[in-house]
Amino acid sequence: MSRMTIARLAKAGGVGVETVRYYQRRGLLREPERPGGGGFRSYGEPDVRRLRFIRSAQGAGFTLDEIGELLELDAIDDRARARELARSRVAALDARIAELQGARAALARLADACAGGSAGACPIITAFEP
Amino acid sequence: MSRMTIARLAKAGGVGVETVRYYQRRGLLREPERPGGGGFRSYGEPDVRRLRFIRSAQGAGFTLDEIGELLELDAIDDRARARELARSRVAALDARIAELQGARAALARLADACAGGSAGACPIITAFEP
DNA sequence: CTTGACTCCGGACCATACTACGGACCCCAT
DNA sequence: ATGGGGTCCGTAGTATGGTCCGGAGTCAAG
Repeated sequence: MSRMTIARLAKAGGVGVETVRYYQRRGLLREPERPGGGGFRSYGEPDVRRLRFIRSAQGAGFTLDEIGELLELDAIDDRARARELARSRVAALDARIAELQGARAALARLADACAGGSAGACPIITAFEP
Repeated sequence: MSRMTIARLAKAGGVGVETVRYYQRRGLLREPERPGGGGFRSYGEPDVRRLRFIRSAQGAGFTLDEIGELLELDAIDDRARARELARSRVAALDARIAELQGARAALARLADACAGGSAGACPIITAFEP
């Protein structure tokens, strides 16, 4: 088996032990069995997958509350709501990606402008102006 | 002149009055004159530009502390540091944009999968798995 | 059966970025 | 000159997502 302690789970998910406990308190991770009654938590592969999902979803801009909803939707197979959430986040992501691309362009221009010796402009404050 | 009160500045920058005061406390916006000694703050166009810069830079993922540094760099014309900051943020933005694009793709796939009636998979938890 | 690393827990604390409060004060139009 | 809306201030509270604490308990190796 690949039963593991909290530290191994945390490591597998790229988070700290306290974060796992925190997610448990938030209800994002289930309370795992404790073989030997009352001992240490024991996790398996599904817990790793779930934890990794949480991190990915965070990367996608979901809040922990939203992620909690996603996990519930997954459990009860509410396809309509799942689709709705996914779609609205795709829209939000498109907007955010566009914003970041604009910022990237502005910063690349700025880095370029500030590259020359000390001649010419290196106008940080106006860098983002259209 | 286009002298304005705090509420007008806030509106021009798309923030609340309290936020302007907060930025002032953080040292991101200068303390404006108060005509008539001790009266109300009076702002001008440069303040609007500065405030808008702060919001744009936030959108680019800079923290308020980093934005404070940028504003200082602008004032003292430290081109080397400015370039360095801009470049490292471009790299960070590239990484973030790639992450968001990956998430976007995953969510689009998911929305699609959850679209069919109740047949087939709508696997939220595995949605982000490679 | 001792040691040492790991785990337990609740609650306090942190960082970031606001946002709200409330009583006093100011300014301008009527 | 008076009324009402905007502004003043410091301080406290909110939301999010952790992070740390300290003393006690547990597990596995030697």
